Amino acid sequence: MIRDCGGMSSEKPKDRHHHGNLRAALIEAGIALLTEGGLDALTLRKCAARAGVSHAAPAHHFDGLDGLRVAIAEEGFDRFRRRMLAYADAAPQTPRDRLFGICRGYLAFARQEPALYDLIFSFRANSRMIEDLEEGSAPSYMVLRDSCAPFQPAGADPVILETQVWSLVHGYAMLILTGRFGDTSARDEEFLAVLDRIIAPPLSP
Amino acid sequence: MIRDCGGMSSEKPKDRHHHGNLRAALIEAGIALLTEGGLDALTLRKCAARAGVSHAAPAHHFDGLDGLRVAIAEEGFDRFRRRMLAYADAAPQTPRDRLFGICRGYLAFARQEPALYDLIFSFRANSRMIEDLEEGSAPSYMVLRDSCAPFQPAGADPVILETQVWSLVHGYAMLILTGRFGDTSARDEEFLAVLDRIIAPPLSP
DNA sequence: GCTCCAATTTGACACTGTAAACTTGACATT
DNA sequence: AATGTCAAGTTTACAGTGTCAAATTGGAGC
Repeated sequence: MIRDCGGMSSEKPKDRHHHGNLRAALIEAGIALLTEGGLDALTLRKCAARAGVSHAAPAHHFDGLDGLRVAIAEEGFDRFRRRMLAYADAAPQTPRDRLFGICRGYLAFARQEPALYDLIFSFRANSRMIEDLEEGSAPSYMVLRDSCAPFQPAGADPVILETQVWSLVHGYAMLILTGRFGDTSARDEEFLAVLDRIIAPPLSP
Repeated sequence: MIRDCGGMSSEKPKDRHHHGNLRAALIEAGIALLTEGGLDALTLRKCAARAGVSHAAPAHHFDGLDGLRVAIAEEGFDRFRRRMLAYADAAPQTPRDRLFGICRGYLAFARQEPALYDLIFSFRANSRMIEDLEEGSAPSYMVLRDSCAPFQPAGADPVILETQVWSLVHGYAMLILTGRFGDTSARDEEFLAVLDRIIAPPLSP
């Protein structure tokens, strides 16, 4: 039986008790399970089986199922962030185009990896997990924040505008996942047009 | 042992095989579990225990755990709808005030019953459950739709504005539940002020 | 009294997370 | 080379879960 270490280099099946990079392999297996079967399909035992180790092996790398979920969410946030940046960098570099690019990347990630998107936003306030995830999620939030910064009205609470933009896109993505409006992305641009209203400077008296 | 039927009328403990209104009692028990312990605490067996019946009893009233979740979500959507209407009716009856009232009720429900809010929006596209829930969720969506209707620009796709408002509030509620911005509701009015920009009529050329 | 029926229980099974004890290989020290 | 130590996985066991089939029960209708 060939032991797939999950890495790109083909290593020999060393021995029975040192996988080499089991932690990464388990995360990879977990993402695959997630992609194939949704949130409920993510299971410690199935992860272990897919990585070719015994069912209790993951306990030595993560703090239980919640720990595995947090670890996968860290990887998920990283992909999320990179997706947003990729879309932003592909757009002309006016602040407005950049903001729109970020939002398009946001929606693209939700559509292309819905289960992973579900996972990273499945942690609730005041849980131990969301504290553990703080470090992994902060960079993604920073990307959103930065793209809103050029439109902050002077003297206003900077959190407001940022929260408005963020809520809009987050809510749209969530509603897409519920299938409420048949998801075609055909209406995305019409929808995102409201961003121009949100970022418009305050009316001068 | 006194058998609590979950209803408001005190009925005698009839017998061991005819509960009387077990379905409603199970839903009630499920909501209690949800409130106390979040989504993961909702369990067929714990529901049965709390209703004072055997562990397999729920199977005869719901189609498995998913069926129970759908049934609870139906009740949840109903409470959700009534909460929005209560806030809307408490406001002065201009279309704008009504829209703001609906949105405040939306946020109030998410804050006051976070687990129930999580449950009703936990079903994903193309699942059997979301089809079963269609009938129960439609009235809530209709409430939102109606409150946006007065602001629809003539000739435009009516779905756009509605989706924008809805996404904004939905996203805000979701982000509140994740605890991203310490939830005080102090900033709600500042946040909701963006609604005036969204519903403003299109610029005349 | 009798049968029939629907509601509920009982018992069983597979799967899950978790914890404890055990095994194994790698490495450092001597 | 022998030894000890340690981290990585394994094995075993247990409680909780959803689900199914079969048995039980009490009431309704005759």
